[in-house]
Amino acid sequence: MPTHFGHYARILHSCTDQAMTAALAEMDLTAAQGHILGYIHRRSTPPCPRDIEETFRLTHPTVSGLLSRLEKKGFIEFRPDETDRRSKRIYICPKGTEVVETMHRTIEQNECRMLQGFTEEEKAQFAQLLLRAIENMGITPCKRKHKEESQQ
Amino acid sequence: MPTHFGHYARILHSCTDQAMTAALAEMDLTAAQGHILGYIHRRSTPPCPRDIEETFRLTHPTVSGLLSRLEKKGFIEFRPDETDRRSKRIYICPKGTEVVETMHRTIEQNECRMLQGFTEEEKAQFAQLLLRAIENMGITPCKRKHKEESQQ
DNA sequence: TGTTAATATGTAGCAAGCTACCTATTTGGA
DNA sequence: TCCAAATAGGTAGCTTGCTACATATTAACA
Repeated sequence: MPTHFGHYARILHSCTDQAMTAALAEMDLTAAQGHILGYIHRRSTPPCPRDIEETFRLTHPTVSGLLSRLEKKGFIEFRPDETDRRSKRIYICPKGTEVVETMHRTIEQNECRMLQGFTEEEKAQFAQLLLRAIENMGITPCKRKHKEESQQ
Repeated sequence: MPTHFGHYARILHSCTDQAMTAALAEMDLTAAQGHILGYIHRRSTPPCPRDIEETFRLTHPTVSGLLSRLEKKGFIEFRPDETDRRSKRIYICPKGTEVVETMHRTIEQNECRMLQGFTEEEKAQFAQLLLRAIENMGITPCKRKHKEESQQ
C-alpha cells in the first residue's frame, strides 16, 4: 500500500478551501478569489495578471477566469498599462478595499484552526516538508519567464 | 505575512496531479480516475460508489462523474446490488485489469519522485502532520454514516 | 402495519483547475 | 531596419470539485 501523500495534499487543500469559502461567502467571495484580492491589496503597485500566475502558480486561463469574476462583482477593475500595450494593470475598487480587513482575519483564523496543537517547530517543519515536496515535483505550472517588479 | 499552508497544499496537489495525469495519459486515464481504478481493483469485493466517497473523501456527484467517465471508456461496469436495490456494484472490466499494473507502478514512481531526499523519519512526520492538519479541519466532506464492509 | 427518517444515487449548474490554440505587442539579432 | 522569437493575454472545451435539489429504496418505530 503506497502512502498517498498526493492524496492527503488534495484532502487538506479541499478541507481548507471549503472552510474558507464558507467563511467568505457572506462577502460574496470564494477562497481562491479572496486570496487573490488580498494579494492585489498587499501590492505596492497594481499587479498584472502575469504576476498572479507566478505568485499562485496558476496558468493564465485560470487567472483570467478568477479576475473576470472579481471584476464582474466590482471588487477590482482593469486599466491598460501605459508603457506596454500587451499588459493590463489590476486596481482594487472601494468595494474591494472594504472587505480586505475582514477577509484577512478570516483567512488567519482558518490557518490557526488548521494548525491547532502544532508547536512552532512542527509548523516550520511542515512548511519545509511541503516546500521540499513541491520542489521535487519541479516548477510544474508557469514555466515562462517574467521580469517581476520587486515585491513589497 | 501568513504562512499559507493551504496554499502550499494546493500547489503540491496540483504538481502531483499534473505529473500523474501526464504519466497516465497514454493509458487514457487521468490521475483521479487512475487512483479510483486502483482502489476498485484492490478491493476483494466490488465496491459501491458510496465506498469510494468515503475512501477518497469526495461528494457523491463528484464520484458519479468520475465513475461515469471510467464506464464510458470501458474500464468498469455497473451491476445492480442483489440485496439492496438502491445500490449498485462496480466491476472492473478486462481493459481495466490490463492497465492496473502499469498504472500502479507509475503512481509509485511519482510518489518516489515527490519524496526524493526524504528520510524515513521525515516521510512519517510528513504523513503525520498532514493527517493532523486534516483532522483539525474536521471531516469536512462526507458527513453521512455508512456501514462499510471490512476492507481487504 | 404504515408512516417517517435515513440511505443510495441521479441531475443541474457553478467555480476553478488544466491544455491547446489564437492574436497582439515587444524584443533581439542578422 | 526588419523579421523571428518571446511575451501578455483571450477563448474554447475538458475534468474535477462543490452545493442544492429530486427520486427511489430501506430501516425504524409508534
